[in-house]
Amino acid sequence: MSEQNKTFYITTPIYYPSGKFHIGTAYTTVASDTIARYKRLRGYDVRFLTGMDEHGQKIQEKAAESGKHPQEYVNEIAAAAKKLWALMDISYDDFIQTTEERHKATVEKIFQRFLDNGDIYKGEYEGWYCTPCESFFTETQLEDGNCPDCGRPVHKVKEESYFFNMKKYADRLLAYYEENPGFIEPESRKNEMINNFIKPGLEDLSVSRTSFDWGIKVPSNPKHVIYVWVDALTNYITSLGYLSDDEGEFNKYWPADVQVVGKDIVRFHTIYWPIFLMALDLPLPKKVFAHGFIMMKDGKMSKSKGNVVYPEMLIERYGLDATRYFLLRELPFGSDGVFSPESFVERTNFDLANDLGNLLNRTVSMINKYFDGVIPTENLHPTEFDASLKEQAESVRIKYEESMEKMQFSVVLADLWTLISRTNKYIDETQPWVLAKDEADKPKLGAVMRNLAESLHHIAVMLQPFMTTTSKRMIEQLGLDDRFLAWETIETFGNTIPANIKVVVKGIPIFPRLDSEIEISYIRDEMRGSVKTEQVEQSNSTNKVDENPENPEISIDDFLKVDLRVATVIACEPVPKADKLLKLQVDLGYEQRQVVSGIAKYYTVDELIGQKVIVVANLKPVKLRGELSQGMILAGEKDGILKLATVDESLENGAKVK
RNA sequence: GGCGGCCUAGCUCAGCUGGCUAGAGCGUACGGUUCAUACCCGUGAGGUCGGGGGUUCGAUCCCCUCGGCCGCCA
Repeated sequence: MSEQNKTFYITTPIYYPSGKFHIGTAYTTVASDTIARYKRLRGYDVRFLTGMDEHGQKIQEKAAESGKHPQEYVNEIAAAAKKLWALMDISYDDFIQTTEERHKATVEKIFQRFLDNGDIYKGEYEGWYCTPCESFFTETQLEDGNCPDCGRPVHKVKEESYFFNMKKYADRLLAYYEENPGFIEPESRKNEMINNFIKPGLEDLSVSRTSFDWGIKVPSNPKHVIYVWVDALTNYITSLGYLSDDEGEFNKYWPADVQVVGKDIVRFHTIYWPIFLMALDLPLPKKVFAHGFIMMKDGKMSKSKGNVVYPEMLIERYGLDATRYFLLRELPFGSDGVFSPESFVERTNFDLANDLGNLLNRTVSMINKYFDGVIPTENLHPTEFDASLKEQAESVRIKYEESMEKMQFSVVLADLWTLISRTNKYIDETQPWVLAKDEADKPKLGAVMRNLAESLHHIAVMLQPFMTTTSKRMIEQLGLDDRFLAWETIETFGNTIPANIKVVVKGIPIFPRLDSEIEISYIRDEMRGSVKTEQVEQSNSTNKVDENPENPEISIDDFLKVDLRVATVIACEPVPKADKLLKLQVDLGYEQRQVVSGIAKYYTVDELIGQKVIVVANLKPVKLRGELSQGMILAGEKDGILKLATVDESLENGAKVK
């Protein structure tokens, strides 16, 4: 394939700044990022766009509530979004905010062009307004003449409005669907669009409002604000400088290769957006891909259910790559998938720690043990095992390319893991520890080691788009450098690693195995919005789901519910069969208690005895590994190492911490 | 109510245009191994492929029907 200099333009939706981003938003962005990274790896000139949709009545109101100017409000949220994307290693090339001048200027021109060409006309918007819900409804949306959301009465409102004449383009749109079978994916979404909207006849779309003013004004009639979709959808071309002084990027990248959207906004991206483009006489995007949602066992994520997952929580505790891996492996792209603490911990343990991490670790260890760390270059006649491993590596690479084109991430990863399994099996078949006993078998042993390193090299390269740091860590442990992450280095199997490469002396496991019981409880607690700050947490807690969810953001009253006390550790011993747990007896001044804490890896028994610590004294007691834990000790984490929160020695046991 | 989709091992799911003894992961039973993060490897048990009917030499895959679940629309 000669793909040099080919461009690839991919976009996420622009997100609405209505609060903290949950895992779903992160999912859309991570999936898009994975495509972008893969295409770059394959030599494409990629442009990856994301951004924020910052106009509208709700934003105006929210800003007012917090006493801020809307611009200040949206800028703060945009900054938070950028921070999250940095944390998630999102490799976007442009981050557009619809309040930016470059966007506004072009939207004004686009709107004017629609007017000039007669695509937009002035009319009257008639609808029903529910004051408590602050929502507009059309006649047909009402239920028994009342608000479909709350059931309360609605009142009629009439407003002058501009309308976009959609009907005019319906036939052309259908023809485009016909001629471009891959335009809407999954295909079921296309059928929904055709059957529900296009066949029954498109309705003209109201594209302006006069009831609020946080938006882009219609240039020729400034009492009108350009309403959502013309403003929002066009970001995909305003970002490229369309109708600006410099249309270089626009000419280079448009039309987009893939526009990733959630299934809730398919209609806007596959009907209105293409029609706007047709009205501008521009080519349509090659593909709009609608992904599914991340569901929880009890349905959709919602704060009231207490089942919201925020990406930061997973990343901070389990690392970015484990989080990205879970999202891309567990959820079939295009369908809904389920998040559960159990599945997250299992994926991390089984796939990452046991299969992948351990494979790297055992390989590095053997190369050190048998060859002083130097990857051998023996080139014997391949055994049947060698041939089979090689064949698997090559067929996986081919399947990988195919599934990647279809954006079937979970399939790609499942296939990649068959190579990991095959490689683990290869070790079993070749029994290096037996070969090592006989000096005569040294060449055979060398060939085995080299094949293992080759296989891991292949895996590292293919993993890159998904797990941004794992590949690097693998390559480093193998003693290679970034040049070996190029796709071209795995086009053959068997001799991709040169001579005199020395692996690391002691490979640190790249994915530590998690204690499922503790971690499942931890995630559950986090989902319910337990009272913990970002840095201060410890892992023991109840694992029963109660019906008392709290909001992620807490008030001072909520905080005061937590009874934090100074205490001294008076006795300490390990918990049998749990290498992370210590059983502590603590003196709270007014009483003594037992607390089980997951700090065995960071503190010895002797270090702890006599330590002053901070204890959450009113935590519901729980049994961990059969041991009763009546509280929790506060500690902070840095780079995976836990440190106890310290207390001034002069504070007496039982003193309240606040 | 209209359109569309789904129902495959205990659990989560793969199975392209009908055709080898229906697959994977997890779980489970048993066994192997020690290089490794108590990891890894193998073997077995477990499915009348939602129920019924039809087309066909032959259907998990096509048609009809019934039941359950879901999506979009109204």
